[in-house]
Amino acid sequence: MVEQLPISTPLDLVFHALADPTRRAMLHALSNGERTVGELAEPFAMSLAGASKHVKALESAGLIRREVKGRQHLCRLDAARLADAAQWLSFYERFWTERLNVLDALLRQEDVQSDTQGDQR
Amino acid sequence: MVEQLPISTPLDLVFHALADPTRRAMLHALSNGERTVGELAEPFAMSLAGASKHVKALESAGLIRREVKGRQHLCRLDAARLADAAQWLSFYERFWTERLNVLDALLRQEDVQSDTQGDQR
DNA sequence: GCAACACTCAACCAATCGGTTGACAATCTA
DNA sequence: TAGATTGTCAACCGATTGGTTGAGTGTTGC
Repeated sequence: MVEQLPISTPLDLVFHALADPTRRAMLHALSNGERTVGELAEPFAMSLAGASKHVKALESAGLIRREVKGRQHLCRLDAARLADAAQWLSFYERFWTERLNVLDALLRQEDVQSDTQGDQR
Repeated sequence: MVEQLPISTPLDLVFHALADPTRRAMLHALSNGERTVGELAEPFAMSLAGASKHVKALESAGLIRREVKGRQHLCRLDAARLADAAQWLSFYERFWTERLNVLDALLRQEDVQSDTQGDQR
């Protein structure tokens, strides 16, 4: 059977948006409150139009919302899609906690061995 | 001040790898145990070489490890980088729980109002 | 030994990405 | 009203992506 994948899911857009360090930095800036497009662009060695494209990518991924206020566009974080991404990742949580548990168990076992028999290696 | 971003971080590679539904499906397959490249490729309407490229992308993002066993390449999940991505996302957790808390508070307030005064709208 | 198998690699292709510049639209302010 | 400010849009560019095919490399089993 051949798996039929959808053309482009919201999760595709979210992860793709997060794959760019400029956009991740913009999200981080927005974690401190609303910012205009100009303010979001300012830290980067990039034209305003270039930064505007990144903002648009974040917006169409649903990661930010924009409110046009006069000639300024005020952007604010919308974390719902981030929550979706986190939920997708949480499915795999058992795989890394599992590893940590194994490591923990090994360390404990070593402790017991050194307590009762000393380190024999 | 102009922000200086690194050329390509591990997080870039991880999020980029996760942005493709084929690769996410491959990871899901690997959550059920080791798979060969051929087994990973089988569900998709795609050449083996094409699927092999996806496996390579997952590998260079550090999401899977490969053990060459004769003519087969056995792949298994490596969740450490996924944990990194989850940790990056967890910074924003307060933004979605915050919203849920506000919603929760609003609902509780409505409950109290209907209890003490009836629904006045 | 040889054919089938499992897979990678290189070359190619169209589409997308991340960036630019220049023109434009809307808004604010002097 | 004129000019500065804020931002988008369209066109363009080179690099990358996701896919293909064809050839090549080991490995396995008859």
